[in-house]
Amino acid sequence: MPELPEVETVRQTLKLRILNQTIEEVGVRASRLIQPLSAQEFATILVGQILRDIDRRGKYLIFKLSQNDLVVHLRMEGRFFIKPKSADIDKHEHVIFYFTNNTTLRFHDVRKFGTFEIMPKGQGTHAKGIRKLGPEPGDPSLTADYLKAKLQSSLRPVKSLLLDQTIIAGLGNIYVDEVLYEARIHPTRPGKTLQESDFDNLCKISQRIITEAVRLGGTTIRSYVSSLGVTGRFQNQLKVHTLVGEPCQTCQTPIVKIRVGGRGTYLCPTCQK
DNA sequence: CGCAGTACCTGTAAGC
DNA sequence: TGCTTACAGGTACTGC
Repeated sequence: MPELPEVETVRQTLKLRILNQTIEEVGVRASRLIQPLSAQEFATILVGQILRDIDRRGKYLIFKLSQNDLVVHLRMEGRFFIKPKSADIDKHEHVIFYFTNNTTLRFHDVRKFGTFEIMPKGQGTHAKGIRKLGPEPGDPSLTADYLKAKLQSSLRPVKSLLLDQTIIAGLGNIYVDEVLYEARIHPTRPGKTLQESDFDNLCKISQRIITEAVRLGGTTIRSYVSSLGVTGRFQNQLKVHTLVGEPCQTCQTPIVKIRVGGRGTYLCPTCQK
């Protein structure tokens, strides 16, 4: 489920519910999510710690504990649920934090792609995946000049470049399609074919779309089970993603679906050149 | 170094 | 109805 707006929504929702809770026990039912630590090592470090805050960088959540930073990535399908301790454990709930107030935080992930990494206190932003992230939409350092420097010599499709988290952090498959539609840029165009005005547009449009998506609680598609904080409303704002065959809102041309860099990609073949 | 392809894992929907 | 295949909101690794 998670691109920046969905992860931000999860962060905000969790903060309202579990801040200042003390971890009494940790259950790990799929150790691949926490490797290279063992379940025992992972639990031993975390038990007794208090959740003081939750930060976010790109698509990563950083749980600020009393003695450590716990860095979590939801990958494709990771979700958090808060349930009473007595609730049955779902087969896809792979990591469970038991708090002293009889509630639990449960990480649910059908595909087991999610990751948990324990870092020294205050060092969450130095975790492996995080330290290489580029600026997020809206970050003052994400300027037209910055994008130009990163994209103008590349032969890669602009969609792949915008999905590259080391260039821009936070965009994923849905929002990149939406940004390129608004910018009227064809996703397969090599970075080096973009013009001055394209770089400027991509900065402004990515900021606008991400801000609006955060405001609406993110996008919920294909998720019939509503999960904590991620039953968003931005799906109603989508212009191309998932809308194959629907008329383009600008020119009525049917939206088409192609594959770019292995990812399903939606666009208007008339508006996007 | 840059890049394309593959791997990771499971469930669902579409195609035969 | 079954079986097979393609695909899913992401990233890391391999090998050219």
